[in-house]
This record gives sequence, structure tokens and C-alpha cells, in this order.
Amino acid sequence: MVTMADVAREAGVSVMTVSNVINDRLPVGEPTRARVLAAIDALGYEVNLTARHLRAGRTETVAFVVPGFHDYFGEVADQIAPLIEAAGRHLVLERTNAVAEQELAALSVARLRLYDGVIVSVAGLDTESLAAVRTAKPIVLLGERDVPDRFDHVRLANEEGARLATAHMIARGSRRIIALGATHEVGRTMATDRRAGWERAHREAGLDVDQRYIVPVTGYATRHAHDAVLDVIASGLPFDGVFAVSDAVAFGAIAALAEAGLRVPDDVQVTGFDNLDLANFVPPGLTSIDAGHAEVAATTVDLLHRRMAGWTGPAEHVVQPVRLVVRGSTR
Amino acid sequence: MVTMADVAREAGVSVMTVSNVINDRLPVGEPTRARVLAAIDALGYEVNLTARHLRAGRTETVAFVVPGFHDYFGEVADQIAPLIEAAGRHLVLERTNAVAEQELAALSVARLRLYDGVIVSVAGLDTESLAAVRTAKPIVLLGERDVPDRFDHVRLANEEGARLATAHMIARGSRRIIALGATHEVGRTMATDRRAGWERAHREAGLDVDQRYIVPVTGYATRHAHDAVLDVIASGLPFDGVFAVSDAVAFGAIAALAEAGLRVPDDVQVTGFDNLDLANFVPPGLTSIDAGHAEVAATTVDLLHRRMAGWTGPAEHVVQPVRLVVRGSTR
DNA sequence: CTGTTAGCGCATTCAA
DNA sequence: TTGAATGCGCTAACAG
Repeated sequence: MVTMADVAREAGVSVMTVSNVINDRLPVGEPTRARVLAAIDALGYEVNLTARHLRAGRTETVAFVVPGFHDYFGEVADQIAPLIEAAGRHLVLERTNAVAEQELAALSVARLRLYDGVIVSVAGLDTESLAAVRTAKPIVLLGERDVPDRFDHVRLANEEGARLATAHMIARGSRRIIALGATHEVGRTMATDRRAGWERAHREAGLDVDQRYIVPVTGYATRHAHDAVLDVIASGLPFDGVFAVSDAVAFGAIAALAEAGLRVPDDVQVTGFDNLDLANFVPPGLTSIDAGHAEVAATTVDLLHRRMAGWTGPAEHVVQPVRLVVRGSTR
Repeated sequence: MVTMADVAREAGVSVMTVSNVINDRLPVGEPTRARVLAAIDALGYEVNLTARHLRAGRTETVAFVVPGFHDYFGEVADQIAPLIEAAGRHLVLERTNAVAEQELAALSVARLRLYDGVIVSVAGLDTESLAAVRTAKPIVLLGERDVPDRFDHVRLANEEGARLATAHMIARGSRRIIALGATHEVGRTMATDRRAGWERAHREAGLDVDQRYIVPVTGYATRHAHDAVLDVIASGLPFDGVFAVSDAVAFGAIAALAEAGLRVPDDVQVTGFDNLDLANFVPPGLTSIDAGHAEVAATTVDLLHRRMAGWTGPAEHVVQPVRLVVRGSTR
């Protein structure tokens, strides 16, 4: 392990001069600089980032803490990465598996200290646990749960999106619309907010809200969505629309409908939420609510950068507007 | 920033005693331990991981360096994460955007030192650049490019997979099969290996290999695959099968075929490669080559763990076997 | 322009 | 069982 001291010895200078050459801090005489660079090259020296971090108190690294690496969060992360890099920092992803303890661990003082800033996509933690997090580290929360006021937070217009999608299917003739992936539970989560929008669309259209049409999906997994729709079909409950709380859930519905011989959108209209890239390509094209990944990423990173720059104003709670993108799965 | 020294002062003991309590290293008397724990609690002390890393020379962290966070790599990462965590370490993801310079930077001595081990999915680096990487850090390469012998490496049976998929479509009656996402280039990459399998299936069936049926796809993106297939249709080149080099590419083909009014599999059979979760759910179900994510992850992590445990034997080059998973997109 | 001193927070080594 | 000294590798502040 070659250190600065080795380089200094090789170049016949002091350690500080090596440091100054590497960091362009204080001016260094040209011949000295050349000797140092030659020594660095000869020894293959590279800085020890851990030591630099300890000394500097900064890591020039931002963490994005996600429930899982794939699907939605992977797409968002790919949007966030270039924005972080544009500011000269690194982005790393950590995974919590949507487990509250792991999310809490990621927000521990110890782990936070490894980063200059953290973006957390909260999936498992409730407001009280979050409120107990004590740190001055710049943090921005991203996600659909309620969070304590003092955190910067970016969420989507969940209820409005669900209302848009559902109203669109009602306008196009659907009358019995399943809320796939929604929940009977109370509280404020992605699933409750989107159920509320589904309900509101019904009320605004003067239609009854039938609780039997709320069909939960374990873990919002495509496979479970698929199975749930087949179960509904088998149960005989009549339906002519599916409002899926996410595109991944919608894909499961589309597959199940195809297997059951039901045509989309002629027999059953389907809408999703997230507007994943694949929504364009899964036949007949998935009508979806566009959450504007790029805008969400930009808003989130802006808030974080502001905090990292020392901004101490009150926390912001941004609700990202959404829009309906109509494709072949609705009429 | 509360440090061990603060805790020591509060508890009226030395810094070393605090360290011993925290790390369970040397035995500490029960009353002393209680005082220390009380002080830790009172002050809200948490260890400074950066300092620990510098002192210990280990970080208990493994990095998985990927071209991008979404799709295939996100799915693989989700498989790798629990295996790393089972060994008591953290996994973090870093992204290179498939750019050679960024991959090289990720393999620099400086960045490597932040981790106890690194898994790299090489996309942009050629063999020579990799050969120049000088480090004793445990590294396992994951991916379809050729790599220098001295690196542990896990790759898929690309040619065999492509041969299986193509031969399957030939056996089911296809005679003009597009190699979508393949390349005319030479060298050894994912695209050339899979093209070779496509060619071999033709030769083994006594069919001509027509170079016009090699259709590259920019960045293996679904959108570009979609556009490329529409271009082929517009060109009038007749075809009755599509061997897509990845599932993402295959999804683009399926969408394009649907738009053009061609039926899958009746008019055109389609196969993919990767067997993504969604291959089950994109109607009519995508026949694909199963790369065994879980097995690939297990193999890769095994190699890495062995290196991290100090194994210094010769590098292993594992070719992960593949199998054909038949679904509705082929007859 | 270059070198010396000091210390970031922790844990290994040795002494008490 | 506990404490003191020491240094991991680097850089801020100051001295020369």
C-alpha cells in the first residue's frame, strides 16, 4: 500500500508538497511538481479516500436508499445519477428491502456519516419512527408515505392521478372498475391515496363505490396481480375496468385478462401508474399516469443540493403533478 | 459530533474501554460496561465508520458496479444483495453508464479501497484496459465480454443460448429469423456470441445464414428495437422469426409486430434472452433463455467470498449454463 | 514556495 | 480488567 509518505520520500520532498500537488491547493514550483508527479507515476500512488474523508469530514458521495434495486427505483436512480455527478459527486445505491429496521439503520448517524447527503425512498417506516431520526445531515425523502414536517419530501399527486385514470375509464364507458393493488386499510400510503382517487372519480361521476372492487396485491408484484385478477374472474364478480396502482401491477392484469380470453380494451379497460418505459411496449400499450421521473429526480436533487449548500430554511413538501398518458389499453 | 472521547469522559473511563464495550473485544467489568452504555445512550453516540475504516483497513462493504441501475442489473443486484448481507456486509451499487472511463475509475486503486470486494459488470472496457488494472483487491467480473485470465469471471453460455432459441424457432417452422440486437462486428461481446449461436443453429439445420437478417439495435433499448423492427417491415425483407438478444429487445419487437398487424407466434415467432420476470406477463408470454439470475448471483458471490477469505488460487472462469423457457411467443 | 506540527476518530499493542 | 501511547493516511494552519 503506497502512501503519500512513500511518494514524498521518492520525490525528496515533504508530504505536504505531495498533497498540494495532488489537490492543486497551494502553488508548487514547476520542477518540484514534476518530480512529485514522476514519483506518483513510478510508484502507482493513488490517494486513500478513507483517510481523506476522515480528515476532510466530507465524502463527496450521495446515497440513494431504495426498497429494491429493480423496476421503478432503478429507473428513478438512473435519472438521479447524472444530476449528482454533474455536481462532482458520486451516487451510490443502498437497498433496504422495504424493511423498517433496515431503513432505520440506513438513517443511523453512523451510516449517514458516510455520505454528504442522502435521498431515501421510504417504504416501511412510519411517521413516528422517522420523527425519531435525529441528524443534521441533508436528507430528502422521496415517496408516498406521510413523513414528519421537518424533512424535505417529494411525493406524487397520487389521489389526483388515480382520479384521472379512473375518470378516464368511466368517460370511456367502464362502470365496474377494480382498484387493483389498493387496500381497505386506513392511514396515508400510496395505496390509500390512490384508492381515494379511485373513489373520488366514482363519486364525481355519480357512481356507487363498491368495496368489493378493492383488490389488494401482495407486495405490488406483477405475479400476484396476475393471480388476483384470475381470482376475481373466477369469483364471477363482473368488471369492465382495472385501475392498477402501478404499471407493474397493470402488467399482471393484462396478462391475466389475455389468459382468460378477455380483450383489452374492448372487454376490459386497464390503466397503470408510473408510466414506466415498458408501458409503451406491452401491447396494446398501457394507459398510465405519468409521474415524470425526470422531474421527480430533478426536484429531489435540487432540494438535496440546496441543503448540502447549507440552506436552513423550513422543509419543503413538494407534490409532483401528474398527467394521464392515453394508450391502447383504454378506449 | 459526539466521539468516543466524549463518551469516555462522561463515563469516567478511558477511550479504550469504550471501544472494548462497543466491539466486545476485551472483557470489561460489568459496572464499567453499564456506565459506558449509559453514557453512549445519554450522548447518543454512534461510531464514526470512516475512522473505523481507516484504522481497520476494512469497510465490510462490497460494491456492485453496473452499467445502469434498471432492468437486468437491478434484478441481478436484488439477488446479490441478500447473499452479501448474509455474510454480514453491506452491498452498494455504483453506476458507470457503460462508459469505459467510468468503469476504469471504478476500478482505480482509490475507489477500490473503499470496499472489501467488488463485483463489476463490464460493459465498455476492453481486455487491454482491464489488463492494466493493477490491484490485489478481490474482484469478480460479471458479463459477456472477454476479460484477462487473471480475473475471476462469470459469464453466460451466450452462444449456446442463442443456438437453443434459434433452433427452437427453426424446429417450429421459422425459416427467416432476424437476429435482433446482434452485430456485424467481430470480437467477443454479448452481441457477437449470440450472433454466433444464431448462425450455428442455421448451419446445423442446413439453412443459409443471410447477413441481411442481422439487425443491430442501438444500446439494446426497447424503443430502438421497436423502431428497428418497423424499419425491417417497411423494407419488405420477409421474416417469420425474431431472435432478440435480450428480453428488453424482444419486448420492442413484440410491440412493433402488434402495431404492424402481425400475429405472434402465428406469423412471427419471437424469443428473448435473460428471462426477465416480465417475460411471463407480456402477452403472449415471451419464450426466453433463462440465464438463472439466482445461480449467477450465487456463483459470483461465492467467488468473491472465496477471494475475500484470502484464497489465492488461479482465477476461475465460469460459464453459467442456460436453458430454454418456452412460452406463447413461439409455437 | 516548502516544511513542520497537529489532529480527524478509532483500535492495536503493550504496560499497569 | 483498565489505561496510555501510537499511528492508520491525509490535510488545515502556520512557520520559515
